[in-house]
Amino acid sequence: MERPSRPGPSERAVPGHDAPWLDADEQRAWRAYLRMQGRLAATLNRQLQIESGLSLADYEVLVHLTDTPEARLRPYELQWALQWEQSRLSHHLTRMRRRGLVEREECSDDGRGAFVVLTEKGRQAITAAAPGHVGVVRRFFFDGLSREEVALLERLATRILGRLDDADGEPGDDAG
Amino acid sequence: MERPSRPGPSERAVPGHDAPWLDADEQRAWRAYLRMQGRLAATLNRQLQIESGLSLADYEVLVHLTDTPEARLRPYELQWALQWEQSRLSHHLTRMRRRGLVEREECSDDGRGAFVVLTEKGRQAITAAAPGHVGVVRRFFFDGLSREEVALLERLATRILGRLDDADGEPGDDAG
DNA sequence: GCAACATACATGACGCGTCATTTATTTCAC
DNA sequence: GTGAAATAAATGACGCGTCATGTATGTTGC
Repeated sequence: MERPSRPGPSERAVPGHDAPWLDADEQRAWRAYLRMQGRLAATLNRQLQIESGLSLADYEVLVHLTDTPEARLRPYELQWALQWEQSRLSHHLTRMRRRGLVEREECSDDGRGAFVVLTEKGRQAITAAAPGHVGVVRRFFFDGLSREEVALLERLATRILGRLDDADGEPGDDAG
Repeated sequence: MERPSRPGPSERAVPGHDAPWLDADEQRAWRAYLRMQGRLAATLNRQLQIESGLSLADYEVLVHLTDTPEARLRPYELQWALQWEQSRLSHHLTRMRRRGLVEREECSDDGRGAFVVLTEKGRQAITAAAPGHVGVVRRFFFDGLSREEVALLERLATRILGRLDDADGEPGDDAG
C-alpha cells in the first residue's frame, strides 16, 4: 500500500533514513501481508464468535490462564504475556468478568494488585472453543505451509519482534 | 454451538487425536506471529497518528485514491481493493468525510451509488504522512529481512490469502 | 516518618469494526 | 410494464482499543 515505486534496481542496500519508498518487490510483499493479516484475523474472529461466543482476544486471555497451574494470574503478568496495553487489558478483563469468564480476587501480598482467576464457565468456554478454533487456524494457516516455512516464519516474526522491542527504550524514534 | 470433533476432510487427520491441536513448532510459530502482528500494527498506527493524525486505515484509503488517475473511486471499488467489510468502509468514509479528507459526489450513471473523491486536504495529509510511515515500515519490517525472505513472505501471504478466498464461496465451511 | 516517586490497576471519552437492518435504485423474469 | 430479486450504500447498536487521567498502594532518599 505504498506510494509509487522507485524505478530503481532491485538492490535496496540503503540504510534506514535514506530510502523513502518501498521498491516493487517490497510493495507487493507488504500489500500481501496486510491483506492476509486483515482477512485472517477477521476470519478467526468471526468463527470464534459464531461457534463459541468468544473473541480472539478472549481466547488468548483464556489460553494464558489455562496454561497456568492455579489458573490465576496477576494482570501485569497477563499484560507481559499478551503484549497488550495496560488499559486494553483492564477494559477487557472488566468485560470478561461481566460475562462470568473470569473473576477478580484481591491480592494479599500487594494491596494495589489483584488476581485474575479463571471461572468454571471460562474453562468450559475455552474447552468448547479450542478444537474448532485450532481447526480453522490449521485449515487456513498451517495446512498451507511446509514445516520449513513454518520454521522460517517463526524466525522472521521473532526477529521483527526483536526490532520492535529494541525500539521501545530508545529516544531517537524519528523516521522522517 | 459446540461442534462434534468429527474428522472431516477440511480438518487435518491427526493420528490418535480427536482434536487437531498444534504441535510445539506450530504453537511457537503461531504465538510469535500473533505477537508480532499485534505489536507491529500498534506501532504503525501510533506513529501515523502522532506524526500525521492519520490511522493506518485512513492511510490505506488515501493510498488507493491517490493511485487512481482521477483520485476518485466508487465505494465498492475501494471495498474490493481493501478487502474490507462494506459497513466498515461506509463508516470509515463517513468519518473521513467529516474530517475533510474525502468528499462524496453523486454518481450520475447509477443512482444508488456515489464517488469518493480525494480532497486537497486529503492529498496533503498523505503526502506529509508517507515518508515517515514508509520509514517505520522499513525500519521495523524490511530492514530485518533479506530479499529472499521478503519474496518468500509474499508467497506465503498470497498462498494463505488464496485459501481464505477459496473458502468464501464454499458452503461446507462449517456447520458440521 | 515523610515527601517524592514508582507501580498496579481502573475509568471516561472517543474513534473504530461488526452485525443486523434499512433505503434507494437497478436488473431481470414473465 | 410489473413484481421479485439483486446491488450500492447508509445507519444504529454495541463491543473493542487507545489516550489521558485518576486512585490507591508500595518504595526510596533523606
